[in-house]
Amino acid sequence: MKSTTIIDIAKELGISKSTVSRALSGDTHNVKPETMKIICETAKRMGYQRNEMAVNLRRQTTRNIGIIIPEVVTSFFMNFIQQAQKELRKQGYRTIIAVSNENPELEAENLQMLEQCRVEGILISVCHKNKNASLYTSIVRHGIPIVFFDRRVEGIEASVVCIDDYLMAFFMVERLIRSGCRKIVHMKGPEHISNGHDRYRGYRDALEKFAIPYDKRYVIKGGLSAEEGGAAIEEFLSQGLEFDGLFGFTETSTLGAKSLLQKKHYRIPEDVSLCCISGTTLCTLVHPMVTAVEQPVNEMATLSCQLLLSQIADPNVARESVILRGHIEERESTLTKQ
Amino acid sequence: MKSTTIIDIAKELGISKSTVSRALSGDTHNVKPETMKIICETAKRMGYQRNEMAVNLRRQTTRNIGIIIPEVVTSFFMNFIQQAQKELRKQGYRTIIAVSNENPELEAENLQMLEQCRVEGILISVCHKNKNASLYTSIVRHGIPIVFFDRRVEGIEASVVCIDDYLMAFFMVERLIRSGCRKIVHMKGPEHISNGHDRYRGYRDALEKFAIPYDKRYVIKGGLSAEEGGAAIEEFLSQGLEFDGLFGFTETSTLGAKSLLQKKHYRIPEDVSLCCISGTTLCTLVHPMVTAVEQPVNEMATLSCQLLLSQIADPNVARESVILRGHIEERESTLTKQ
DNA sequence: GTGAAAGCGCTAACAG
DNA sequence: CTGTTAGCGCTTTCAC
Repeated sequence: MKSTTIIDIAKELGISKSTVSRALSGDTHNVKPETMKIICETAKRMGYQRNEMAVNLRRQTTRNIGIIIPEVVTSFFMNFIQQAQKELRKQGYRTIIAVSNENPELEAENLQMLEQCRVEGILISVCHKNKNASLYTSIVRHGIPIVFFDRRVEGIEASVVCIDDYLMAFFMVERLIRSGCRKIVHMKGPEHISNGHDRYRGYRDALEKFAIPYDKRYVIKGGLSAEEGGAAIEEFLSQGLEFDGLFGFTETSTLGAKSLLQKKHYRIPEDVSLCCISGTTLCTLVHPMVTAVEQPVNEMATLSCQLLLSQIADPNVARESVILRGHIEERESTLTKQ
Repeated sequence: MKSTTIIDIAKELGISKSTVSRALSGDTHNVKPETMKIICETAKRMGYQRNEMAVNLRRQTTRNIGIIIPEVVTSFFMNFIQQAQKELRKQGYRTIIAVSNENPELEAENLQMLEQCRVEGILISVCHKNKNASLYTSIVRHGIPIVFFDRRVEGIEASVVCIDDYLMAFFMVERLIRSGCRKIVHMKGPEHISNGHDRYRGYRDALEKFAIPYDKRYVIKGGLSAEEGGAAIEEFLSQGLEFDGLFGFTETSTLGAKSLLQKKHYRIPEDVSLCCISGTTLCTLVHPMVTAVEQPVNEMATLSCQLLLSQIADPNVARESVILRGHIEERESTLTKQ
């Protein structure tokens, strides 16, 4: 039952454990090739698996990376995790995943847990633009690098990888306008999530670009969940305002709104056009009437990991802010032609 | 930067590190209350965080649990992970998550990776009924307990927690029949996933119960993805057969089928009724026209963790097979009245 | 090139 | 109740 150690191998071959250790960690410079060979062979034969814990204890590292995501409803974050894990495992890192459930207190708890697990770095998509800002700073000060992804925070000296939400929003709204919509509702995201504001700006600028007057009654709070989205559009309808298009904040809330509209016998492609920014192909597949652009989740994950690892390797490396453009081809939008 | 250890505390107080260790691990029986108190206080004051790696090395454990899920599209598995993580963390375990992507080879790779991470137990929802069976057995033989959840495997001496797919399927199809459907298509799941067969049996028995003749042309392969679901129903339609109801295998493939039908101008509640078994409330919220029963994912996760932990604590504990009944109330179905 | 020895932080006998 | 001691498995000086 007990697994074989370098001592077992050393005994088996009648040599010292130091040599075995050197050979097994690929130190070609200090081990004779033939010794090397025989050690590797017996190691394989005896089914040796090196004990990471002993290595980590000795080296004073954990090889743990923490990932905090805000929710698990959308597959965007799951895809991010999958890709990030793949990337990190390649470099010999384990991942500890935690979910904040859009709740800053839970997020703080998770961060403390990760610090206690002695993670060497953290990837986080925050649930609030500034509520835990001082905690982030304190962690970074403790020498644990953080990379923020998808959602930005204010005033932290850390790397950030996100998507050009402004451009994507502009593009989606532009598409609605070009397809004939003139009275477009925007179910705005919360101000405490960076993307909420960016997408709102995209909405406003697209309207302006096409000389459609902005009417603040058409901007409603859509929340994050399907329930909230449905409730939001229901309240809007109760005001008796006309509308022919809707640009939601999250995929989930947009689908919630769609569901409610259908219940009220709206036909989606004819009475009203819907769009949102989606983290998944599922949305467009399953809801062809809801237009969506896909977020480049894999690039985001890969890049976030790279930035984090480079910071772990060299704490003094420069912080970077990367804005991924997503899958919008430039010619598709007039925004870049301005 | 270097974190405080029990030795630092011992020196600070001029006592031995053993006493500190005992006190900090809550050994009230062997430490004088006042010593205890002062140790805990200085520990807190000095910001002591115990080094799990050293503990694990000493105790010869890792406190790692591996979880393997087949996919990340449905939120069912994400919810499972979230709940399981919560449960396991309470007991001081970390989780390592891997995704097999419905691919047995990838699953095997993941299992090996987990074994190398020296996990103390594995929770797995397999992607194939028997392809990796010998690997599962070998892992169990190595002393690493496995609990299978949601999808059963054949011939492994291990605990299993799953849902009564047969009953749920029976219930859903019965509901279609009672609402007037007579020609019900079943998009059957793959034979290599246990639930596929169970749900198919539920479909058949429900038809029989209501004396509706079984027509094998109405049972089609629906696959797992939205694309496959759409393609499957499209092929069915090309045969020119009439139908008024559909019972899908996965939520995703059912939604794919729904989407295709809508594209072909079917009105879902009137022309045809759809249903499936869903792992999430999202489905029913967002697609009110698709009836679905919800799987008890939290109970499943909690129970799976309990079974796993009890096996870790005592390797000789009896294996259990639990079938959760889900949220169907008995009086809702005639099945149990037979 | 290789070996001997120290030690990472902690726990668990064993003595007292 | 507390201290001493011996490691867990590994890396890494420092000798030879």
